[in-house]
Amino acid sequence: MRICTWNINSVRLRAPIVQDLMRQHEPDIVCLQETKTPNDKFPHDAFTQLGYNHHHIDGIKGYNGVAILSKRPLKDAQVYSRVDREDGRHISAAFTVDGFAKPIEVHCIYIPAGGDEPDREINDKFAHKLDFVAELENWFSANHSDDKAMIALGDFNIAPLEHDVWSHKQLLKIVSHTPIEVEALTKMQKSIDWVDALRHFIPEDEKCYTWWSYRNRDWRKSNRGRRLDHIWVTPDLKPHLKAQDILLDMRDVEKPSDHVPVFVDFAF
DNA sequence: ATGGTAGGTACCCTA
Repeated sequence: MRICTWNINSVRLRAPIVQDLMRQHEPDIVCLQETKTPNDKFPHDAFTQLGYNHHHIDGIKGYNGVAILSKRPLKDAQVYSRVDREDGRHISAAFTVDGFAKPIEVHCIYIPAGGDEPDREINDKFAHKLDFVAELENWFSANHSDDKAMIALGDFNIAPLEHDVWSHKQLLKIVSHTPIEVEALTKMQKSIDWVDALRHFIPEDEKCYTWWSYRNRDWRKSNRGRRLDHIWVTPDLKPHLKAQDILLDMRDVEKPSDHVPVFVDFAF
C-alpha cells in the first residue's frame, strides 16, 4: 500500500505532472494540498482516466484546497472547519486493506503558513496557525480510538527538527522553524504518539527537505530547503512501515511546484 | 538589510 502527499500549488495547472506521478509510481492514494480550485472546476477526469476513481475534495476559489484521490474505495468522507473557517484545509476519509483488521482513516491537512512575523500579538496569520495546530491536537486526542488506525499527512508548514532546515541557526526566527511553532507541533505529535514516518527511515542527524523556495536561482545548488511536508501514522501502523521516498526530481520539471511529492509504503 | 518567484484573481492577495 503506497500513499503520497504533495502540495501541488494549483491542481488545474499541474494535473499533467500528477498524472505522470500516478503512472510512474502507482500510489494507491494521492493527497494534494493547495489545489486552488473550486469543487465544480476540479479536473476529475484527469485522475479517473488512470484508475483513481474515488475522489474526496474540498476546494475554494483561488487559494488553499485539499484533495484525496484513491484507487481504493473511500468511506466516511469528512470535511472539517478549523478555527471557525471553511477554507479547505482539512479533510479525511477511510479505507481498508487486506491483512489489516481495522479501517485506516487518512487526514489530508494544509496547516496555515502563518505570515512573516512570528508573534501572535501583531500577526493574525501566525495566531491562526498556532490556533489551527492546537485545535488539531485537541481533535485527534478526542477522536482517536483502538477501532481505527490513522494517517495524518500534508503540508504542515513547520519543519520541527534541526536537520529539517538548511540552517537551524539562521531559521530560528523564520516562520516555519520558530521554537513556538515547533513546540506546538511536537506537543500535537506527542499527544497520541504519532510516528513521523519519514524520520522512521531517515536518521534525525541527516538533512531532509521537501520544499525549496521559488526565490532561489538554483534550488539544487543552494539547497536551502525545509521539511514542511509530513506523513504521520498511529503506532498500530508502525510495524507495517516499509519504505519512504521523496521525489526530488519533481522539483526540476517544467513549471514545478515548490514542494516535492513524499511517499510512504506499507506492507500488510 | 533586502529582495528575490509563483499562482490566481481582478488591479492585490497568499505563499
